Amino acid sequence: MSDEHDNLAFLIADTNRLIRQFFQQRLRCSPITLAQARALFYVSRFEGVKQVELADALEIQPMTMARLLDQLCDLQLVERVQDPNDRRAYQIFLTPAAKPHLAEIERVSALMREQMLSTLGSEQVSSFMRTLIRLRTGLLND
Amino acid sequence: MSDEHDNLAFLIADTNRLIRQFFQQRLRCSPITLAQARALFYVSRFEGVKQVELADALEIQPMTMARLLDQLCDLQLVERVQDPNDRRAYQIFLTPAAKPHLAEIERVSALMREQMLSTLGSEQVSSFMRTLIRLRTGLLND
DNA sequence: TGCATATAATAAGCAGAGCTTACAATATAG
DNA sequence: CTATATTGTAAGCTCTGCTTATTATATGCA
Repeated sequence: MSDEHDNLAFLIADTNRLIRQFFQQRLRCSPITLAQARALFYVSRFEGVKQVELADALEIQPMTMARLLDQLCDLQLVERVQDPNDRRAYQIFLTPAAKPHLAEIERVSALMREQMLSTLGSEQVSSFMRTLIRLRTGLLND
Repeated sequence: MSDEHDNLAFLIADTNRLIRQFFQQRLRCSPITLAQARALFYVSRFEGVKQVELADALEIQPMTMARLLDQLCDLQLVERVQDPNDRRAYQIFLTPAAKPHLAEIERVSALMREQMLSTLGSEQVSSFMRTLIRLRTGLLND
């Protein structure tokens, strides 16, 4: 069992799966997935930007972002507005309906953080996050 | 961009995606996925156990494990042998062909570890892993 | 012994997250 | 004005994992 723990990749993959499960269980009221939540979260922080820019920020392909936005549009949490300066592009905005969902996401995030980090000191947590970011950066320059 | 870093869940999901990409790129010679590698890795450590036990060890559903073993059987890296004590069950064994693949997995793991952790001290790494395991445990008791 | 219940594996089918390739419409540089 | 680049999308694939039956076998119990 704890043999796995030699292997960082497996451990992260595993944790990721548990996070997704956790997230989906708590959020069954609002039918949003982790990836959608992440996209929505970014939209709320960069409202009005183009899809390409969003995709870039999330480091996913434009097509993947287009699909996520399709879903968020279907749920009427997000609007595509023609960019007045570029008729190819859309600007992405939140709808009023998005607010409670964002709050819900925040709530579940906090819950999860609580459940994961409750036994850790805040110093430990921030050190952990910093290390994780460095790992991630190491993988990015591929 | 760095706004995401407030959110541990998103950060881990993201890192996971990068790990999977890394893994698949380096391993294109042998057509094995991360999940298959993980299963194979476990089989090598618990050779002869039943599928249910493997599923349990990896904390995935028996059906998910059955599929993974189907794939590994197709690749002839693993064999299902009738359990002499229980005619419902199979015991899982490596084939001789598995060895080089396991070595390859080891190689790529080491490569990834190197690339992710090169800038970190070993003390930092083990502290990181310990914290990660605690997070994961926190999520497990759901 | 015989039956009810539990367990091992699997069939079938779905969902989530992401990718690639190809293409239309529009911008922009030369 | 033409060539090139960019925005968004259609179509379809992969990978990882799940749920809900079903079949075959074990096993506890009466």
